[in-house]
Amino acid sequence: MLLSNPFLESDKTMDWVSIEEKWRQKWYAEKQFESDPDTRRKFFVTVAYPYPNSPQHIGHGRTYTLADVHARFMRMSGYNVLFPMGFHYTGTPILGMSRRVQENDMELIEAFRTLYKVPDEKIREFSEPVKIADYFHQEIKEGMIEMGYSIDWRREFTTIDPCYNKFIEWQFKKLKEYGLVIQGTHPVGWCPKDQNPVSQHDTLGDVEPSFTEYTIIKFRYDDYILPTATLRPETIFGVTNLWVNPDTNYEIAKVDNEEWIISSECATKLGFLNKKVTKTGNITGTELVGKKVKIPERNDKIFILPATFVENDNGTGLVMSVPAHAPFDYQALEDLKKNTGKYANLPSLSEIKPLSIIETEGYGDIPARDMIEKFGIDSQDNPKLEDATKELYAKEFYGGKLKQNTGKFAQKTVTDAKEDVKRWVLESGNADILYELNESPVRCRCGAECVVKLLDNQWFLNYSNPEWKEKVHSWINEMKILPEEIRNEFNHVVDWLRERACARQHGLGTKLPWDKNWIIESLSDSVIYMAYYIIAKYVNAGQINAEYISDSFFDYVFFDKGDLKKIASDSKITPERLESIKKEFQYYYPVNARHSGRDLVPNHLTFFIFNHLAIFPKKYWPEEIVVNGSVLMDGKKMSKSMGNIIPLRDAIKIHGADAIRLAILISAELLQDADFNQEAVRGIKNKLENMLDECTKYKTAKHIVLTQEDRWIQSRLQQLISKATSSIQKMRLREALHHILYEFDADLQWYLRRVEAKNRTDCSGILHEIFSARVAMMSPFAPYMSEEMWSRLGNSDLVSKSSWPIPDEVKIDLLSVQSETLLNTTLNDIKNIIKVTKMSPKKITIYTAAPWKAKAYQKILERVVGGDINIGNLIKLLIADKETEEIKKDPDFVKKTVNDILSNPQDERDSKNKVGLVDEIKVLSELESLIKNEYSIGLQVFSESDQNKYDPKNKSRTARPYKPAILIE
RNA sequence: GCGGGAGUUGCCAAGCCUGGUCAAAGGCGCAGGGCUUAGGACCCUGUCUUUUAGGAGUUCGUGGGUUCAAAUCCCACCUCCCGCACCA
Repeated sequence: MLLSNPFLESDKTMDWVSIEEKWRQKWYAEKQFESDPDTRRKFFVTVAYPYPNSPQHIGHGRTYTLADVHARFMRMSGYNVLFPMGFHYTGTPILGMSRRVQENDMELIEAFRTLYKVPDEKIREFSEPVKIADYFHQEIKEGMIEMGYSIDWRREFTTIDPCYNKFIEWQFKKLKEYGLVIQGTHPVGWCPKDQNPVSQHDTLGDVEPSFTEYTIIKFRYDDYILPTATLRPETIFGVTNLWVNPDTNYEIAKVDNEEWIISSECATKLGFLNKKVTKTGNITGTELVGKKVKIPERNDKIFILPATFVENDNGTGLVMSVPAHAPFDYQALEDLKKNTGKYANLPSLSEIKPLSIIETEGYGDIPARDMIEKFGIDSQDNPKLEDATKELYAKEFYGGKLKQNTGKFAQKTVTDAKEDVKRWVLESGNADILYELNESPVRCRCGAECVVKLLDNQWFLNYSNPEWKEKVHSWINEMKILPEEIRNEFNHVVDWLRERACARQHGLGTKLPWDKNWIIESLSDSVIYMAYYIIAKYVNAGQINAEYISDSFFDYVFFDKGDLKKIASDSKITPERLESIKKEFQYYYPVNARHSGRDLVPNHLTFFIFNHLAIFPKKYWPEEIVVNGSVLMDGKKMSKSMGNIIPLRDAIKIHGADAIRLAILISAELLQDADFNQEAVRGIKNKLENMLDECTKYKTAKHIVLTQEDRWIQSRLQQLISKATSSIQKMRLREALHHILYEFDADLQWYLRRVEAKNRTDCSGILHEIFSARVAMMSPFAPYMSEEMWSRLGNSDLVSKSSWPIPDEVKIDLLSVQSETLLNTTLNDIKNIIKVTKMSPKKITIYTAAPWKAKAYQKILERVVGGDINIGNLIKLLIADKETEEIKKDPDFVKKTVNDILSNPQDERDSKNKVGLVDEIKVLSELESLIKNEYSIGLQVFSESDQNKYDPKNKSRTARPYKPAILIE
């Protein structure tokens, strides 16, 4: 499968892998990425640590690569950068995988063997969950090293390290102390046989045991309650009848203190939802038909009617009928009206009419009927009814409003009313809650059918706490968030976030300190761990023993609270070391930038802010979040089933890390999805190889007297540096790469063309300077190749240790820039004329504008820059001046010149105004070599005012400054 | 519905933030040429219309507006994509 992917077909031209290996060894030999506090300013950048249940693929590389570029850039800019990495062992999927290995699940084992290339002896160890995590941990780590990520590996940890457990316990005790951890009920998928919650990996066929909350509405018949389960409690106002299945034998059961009539399946389900259910009798559906029940909250009684679409295993086995808004109900009513013969005690049906209670744009009074017609449905057994229901439900849910006949809920949107009505009916005791598995039956691996169980001692993080929310909102508005659009999204998430279950009953992780039956859930133990990187370094060095660590240790390090001597002696750390741990924390915290994928905005990243704000003082709150989109493969989403997942390390082996880094970075700006394809990688490799060749050519040289084109290319280089720098600062890495890699090429080409035409051999030094800056700027992006280029340029040190180039104002020569622009545009004009006339030129003559025109140009320019573009005014002004009075002969000149000027961008106008006119005759003489080189013909340059000029066609009079007249023969 | 993104010349895609160097980068495709026994690969040239003088015309989802100047800013509208939950 993988081999057929064209991406994995190598078009090997040079040995990237060994070049990369060489530089990697140098970096590690120099301990380049190890960061300890010093006198420099620090920069702490982090990325969400990986969950090691499989090797990483190219898509995973994006966030890490972005962060690494950020880290490398800041390092070159003079910061003491800390970029650490940990591994998130916490969670349930690995547990499920290991159980499948124990059960000898060949599908999974084959995947390990062929897809992930895990050796057989390792797979055998996978029956132990931690071994899976350990294996992929190493695998991922190797990949990160190969990718050239500048990570300080001394700070590595896993979330099941004993000291990390202590840290998480400390975190949760703090949260509890602040009243942010609360207890309540929570439904879970559950295996009745194992007496355990089930996750996707515990079920046969890996079915996610997802479920939906239904509202039970209690209809009353005498002392009995006939409950119906609905997703749409707000439609209680539109109920016209109840449905029973005539063929069902219902149970009469005592549910807590009430007598319910329900299907036996429902009785079972209720038992798991903490209800006391005792069966007391039976009653058939047919017996119920024709009876009248009271609708809760409405002064009304309705009939019970028969319908075959009602299923025993769905809900309660009874259904409330809302024919105006539920296609099933509408159709069942129609069916019944057509065929009443079967049932004895059926009431008159003519009075039962759909009761419309929701208004939705684009739908009539009875939307259910609209849908029936639209889908061409003729009976309640028609499978299209499902689709019709789904569509109408979505439309009404998002776009519907309740009508006047819904009492105090009138005018509310369905979205709001749904919750409000539910709460209202619940409060009056006329409702209850039922959970229903979405894809039943879900079978546990033990074979038993799963149910939904209500756990009543579940722990939650109370993200609905209003003060907490408010605090988070205001910090989000102060934080730096890239890209800016995401800020809104964060605020939105904060608003709709509610209590979140923060512990589970199995999986790897830390136990809840006050209730050891629970394991802290993986999204909750990964919110403030960046602080732990400080401690991990000391743990790894054997300087901290988790056994002796207690809460006071963390209080001391993070809050500077407590007695140094006592805590030091309790935790068996020397006071000096404890002090330096604390100082180190104070040095590196807060997190300066957190990089992450977009999918983590609604959960991890928001929790990250929430928890930091809850636990740490303001000075330690995170400063910046950078969010990126995902990676596509040839324009398509990567997925196992498509077979288009490329393991990162395979790709590195074939293309080298740099090509992959660049391909990921160059194809999209932050928020967009990056498209990865063979074409792009090939292009990049070509580009890098060409650049590498160039770097071998140029050597440092003694300074020469700079010519105009030298000063020009140097000016352009300074502009490149400013542009690239500002792009990176905004994390617009694609833009930066475009500047560095591609846009500058046009300039370089022009320079080489000029140099070549003049047969110059003395510009190696200039080119060396240019390439050095360029390579330095490339090094955060393509660190390996940049080192190689750097060394070929004759440097003995590492480019990754060099400084980020700073634009040198002195080297910006605006006059040269103007001059070269003049040359370039004139040359283009010549080319154009030759193209249009299709002539083969023998001789070219160029005429520059007369001095009075130059004067006039400058005056006009000055006025235009000042904002005056009134032609009449300008002409008057020019005539008034003796130097420019000749304008009378050619009044059109003013208009043309104004247009010329206006069609320049603002900064070019300014710079022309600033430096004054270039000496056009002198500059244009430079064309001679270019023309000779390209057309092998001669060139003459005259001024329009030259008495002795050669001008057989009287072209010279059309000359304007920056727009010389041209004669081609 | 809410939140976010997008609509560019045959296709993919840059440009939009910061209006002018924009008939609009780059790639693919296509046409011509070179190379080759041939094909592929590679290299060069061209690729909106018109034009034997550097020009003119019409284009960037639609319709308005602002401006000397709009793919770019503002307003309205149309169409498409993603998310809307306890799942890491």
